[in-house]
Amino acid sequence: MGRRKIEMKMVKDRSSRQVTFSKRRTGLFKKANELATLCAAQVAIVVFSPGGKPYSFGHPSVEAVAERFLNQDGRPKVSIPGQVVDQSWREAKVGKLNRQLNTVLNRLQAETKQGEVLDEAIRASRQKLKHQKPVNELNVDELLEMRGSMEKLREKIRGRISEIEASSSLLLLSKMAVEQA
Amino acid sequence: MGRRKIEMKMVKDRSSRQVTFSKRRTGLFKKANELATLCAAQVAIVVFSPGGKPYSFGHPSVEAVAERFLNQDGRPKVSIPGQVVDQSWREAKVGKLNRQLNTVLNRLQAETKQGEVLDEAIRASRQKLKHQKPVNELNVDELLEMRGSMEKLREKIRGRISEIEASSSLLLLSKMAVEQA
DNA sequence: AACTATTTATAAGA
DNA sequence: TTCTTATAAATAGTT
Repeated sequence: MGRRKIEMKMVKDRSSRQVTFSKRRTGLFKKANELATLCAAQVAIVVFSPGGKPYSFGHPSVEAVAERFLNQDGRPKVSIPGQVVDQSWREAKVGKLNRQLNTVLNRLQAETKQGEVLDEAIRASRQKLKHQKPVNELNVDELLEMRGSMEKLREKIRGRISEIEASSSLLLLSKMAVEQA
Repeated sequence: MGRRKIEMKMVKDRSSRQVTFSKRRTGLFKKANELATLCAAQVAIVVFSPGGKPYSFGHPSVEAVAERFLNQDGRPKVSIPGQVVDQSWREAKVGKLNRQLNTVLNRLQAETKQGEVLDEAIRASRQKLKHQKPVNELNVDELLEMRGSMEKLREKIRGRISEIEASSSLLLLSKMAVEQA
């Protein structure tokens, strides 16, 4: 949609490809936002650039869309002998759910290891601080700097955790969505 | 982009909104496909229609992109004292983790109750069967029908259980998060 | 579902 | 990267 029509094949030139990606990612997210706004729809998108950088869009947020799935608001109910229970709104595929569960469990295990690495990093960091001057001998600037370092580390850890949660939600969400289709 | 410009607000008429959703979802997925093709990018989209139906697009697949997002292959690394850890590429928001945790806890509680309801349904179902003819007096059609009912019920329960376990996994992730933070 | 008058997205160029 | 602009593509209203 521009000066001329282009072939729908991968853009060969790396630089042009990056430019095209930037422009079209912007356009895609704009369209997604319009869809959400006009139709009161919930939308979650994750994109990896050719360079491997992740970008995401969520309305109201990737997490919120995932939570909606978990809450299963829209599921119809049906009665079975003596009770009313949720009607499964998708066909169950044999073994698929187990594979899903395994994926999540594997993921959990992997992430746990990463958590341990982070813990190690924190401990190492604290050890290092211990061997420095006692706190009461530090001047104000040094204290502020130390506090800043600690806060940065905590921020990193928090960010990492948010990612884990958001992406786990996304994974579950997308798998369930696919099965419904 | 049509006969006239429209306001970027929710379309009031339910029917029109559904039509707009269909057209624009198609357009969004097409754009996503073009982005993936032209730029060798990976894309995953999940959308809930105003009616609550989920739709998804993935290149190469939603699962693949979600997995990559989880693994964060492309994330830059940065070293801190004695270790190398992942660098967070986005800002963490204070309090978010606790809100997330609460959500998951509430969800888990709800799911547990639903599980109990299912148990009740199963028990009721079994009771009912007991009071019917002995199995050896049922004809082939009746046996097949009964088997079908049982299998459907088991499928429902399996799906339910996987959801509960998945929720539990999220719960664990959330707990890890808060404890580390 | 199809049809178009328009609006919007964007390829190329600066 | 950001802007401009000619043109391709998407789509709102209509049938």
